[in-house]
Amino acid sequence: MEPQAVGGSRHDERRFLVGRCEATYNMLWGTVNATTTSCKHLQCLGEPKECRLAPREPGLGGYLPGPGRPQQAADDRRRVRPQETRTRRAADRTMADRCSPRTRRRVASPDRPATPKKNQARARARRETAPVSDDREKPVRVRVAPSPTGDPHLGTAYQALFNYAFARRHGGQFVLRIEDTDRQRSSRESEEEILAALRWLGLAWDEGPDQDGPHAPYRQSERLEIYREHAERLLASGAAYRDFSTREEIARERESGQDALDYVGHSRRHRDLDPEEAARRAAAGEEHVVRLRVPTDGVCTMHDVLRGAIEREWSLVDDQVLLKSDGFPTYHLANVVDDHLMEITHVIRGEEWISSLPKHLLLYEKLGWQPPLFCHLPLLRNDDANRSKLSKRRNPTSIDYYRRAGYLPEALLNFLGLMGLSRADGDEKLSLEEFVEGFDLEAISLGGPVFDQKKLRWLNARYLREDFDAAGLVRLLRSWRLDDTTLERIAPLAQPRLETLGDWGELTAHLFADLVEPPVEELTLEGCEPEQVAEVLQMVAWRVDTLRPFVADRIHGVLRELAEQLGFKLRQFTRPLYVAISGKPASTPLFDTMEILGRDLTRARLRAAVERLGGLGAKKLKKLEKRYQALGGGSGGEGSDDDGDG
RNA sequence: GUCCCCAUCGUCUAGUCAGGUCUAGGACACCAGCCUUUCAAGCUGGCGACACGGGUUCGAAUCCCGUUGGGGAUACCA
Repeated sequence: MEPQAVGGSRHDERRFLVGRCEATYNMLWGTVNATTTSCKHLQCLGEPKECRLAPREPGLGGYLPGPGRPQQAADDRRRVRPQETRTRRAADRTMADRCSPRTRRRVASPDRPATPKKNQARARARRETAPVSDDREKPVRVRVAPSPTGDPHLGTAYQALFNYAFARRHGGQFVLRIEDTDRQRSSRESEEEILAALRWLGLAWDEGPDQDGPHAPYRQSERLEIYREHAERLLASGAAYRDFSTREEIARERESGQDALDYVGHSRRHRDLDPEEAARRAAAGEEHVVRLRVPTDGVCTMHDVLRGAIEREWSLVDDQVLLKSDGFPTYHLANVVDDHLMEITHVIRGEEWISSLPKHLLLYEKLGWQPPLFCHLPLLRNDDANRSKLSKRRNPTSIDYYRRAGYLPEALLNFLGLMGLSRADGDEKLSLEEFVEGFDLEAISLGGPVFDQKKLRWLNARYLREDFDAAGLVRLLRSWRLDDTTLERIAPLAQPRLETLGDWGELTAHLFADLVEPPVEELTLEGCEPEQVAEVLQMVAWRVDTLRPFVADRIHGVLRELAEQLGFKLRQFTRPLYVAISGKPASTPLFDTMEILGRDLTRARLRAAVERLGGLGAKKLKKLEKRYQALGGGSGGEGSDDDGDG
């Protein structure tokens, strides 16, 4: 278009006359903005409002749709779009056509930073806060801190991945710390499984329980003395106090539901006890906990890298227990002390921790330390109606499940990386290196992403197809589960049932499959309605879930016990299990099959069978869990559902 | 209940900070067609969203307020 002196080209006038001033502005805006501030927009036949965009004085260049901008750019784009097929590989694309129009603009105009920022929240963050940007010369140190209380959880992998990527991106260090301060629930087996799972994923840590470093030990149960000392310090300064209330007293208070308790969850009865008397009572061996003395008024302002300033009234924060009566610290004390001592610079953890941030901040303050930067990641969600946080009730959440079901670590990691951070206009298949390279902590989306199995399968399929030739695939299968050891375990189970070698395939298929499809009409238990069968299967799932080691004779023992408790003969009892596990009424021996499948696959199939039978609603499940726990068969149920990590 | 966080296709997301190029882009799923000895893969196309209501503005997915919805926390669990 040819630049023309103002008053407007005919083109412009025509638009004005039909009352489409906005459209005209749109067309003009790109060139106008640099030179104009505000003016009376006389030609407008619509409302004669103040118009900031049109040129003030006639004769200015504002009406000129300058050389090639921006209308033309838009036209170009429109023309181009149809040919820009969505499946062109990233490599075929230029930087410019790989990104969004907006980003393209950024790329084109070097005066703007090319990093897109997210969300109004982040806008607020910029405006309202000047978060702590502490000594930036310090090398980045981050950590993932799983608690070894169950299966290696996808959430742990997710946190680990983002911490890992951040550390690598900034040439920093990534620490693995085991938060085993829950004496009842923690186990060494679980810890080992978690390490193995993270190793399988390829997320190597620089320091950890198995990888000595300057801040060892990396297992909190081995640092008890450190926490005790810090608790003493807090006690001495009055930042903490001893509370001699019994659990029963607290429970009773809560039950009575006094208003004052609503906020803080317990009375602060011992808050003002004379410290010396308290110390005496403690010395005399009276059982007590140590609590943090939280201010009763004022506001705590916290900063989150993604959310900016967050405010919370101190009166709403409880006097957190720091040291339990068994002398173990709670998460809150341990994580603050360790993060400081281990020189963690950025705490990247799950959103579930936001509400305890005030306490953590207070601890840093009272200990006289500078807090790290906090970044709370959204929680992975279930694919159900209300998108609750990812739980194994609805989804397989164990990393081991995905491994045994035949997913590749690259695919799982890749997929996890897509949760919250995306390359929306590029190829979504990307390696860990590529992920790290493009990693931008501040660009994470805040909406809790649903863990979509279907998309994971698609990604996994691409890895399988694209990254292996025939020989490679064979090697992969061998290293997965078609190894001699596994086959030799299966052989004795199959042999008696084999009439020809040709039977092998069908006979053993269920030992390698992810899920099987048991016919509902075969999922029966003598004298039981389908719902009762579902209940039985659910209880077996719970029982199996905590069983370590997961071997045939242990499984046998545990199931026989459960059968007795429920008043069934083992023979009857196992019938729906066969069907649920193998998909058929007759198959390889149950307990051995379960052992070969492993805990995760076994559980997944039991759960799938429960769903096939119509499922159990939340209420029924709750009731059932009570009944189950009354059987006293060890912990289990959904209580051990989540595996938080800090 | 209370507090905190969040809000674009069914799902993952781009765009939001610095409002105009958004007729809202991509991917998964779904549907159809092509290719093909079947199926898958691949290719092409289709369906499909700015939660709602106010405000600011010439102009709002974008800024502000409110509502609604969802999540998290409310433990001597993490």
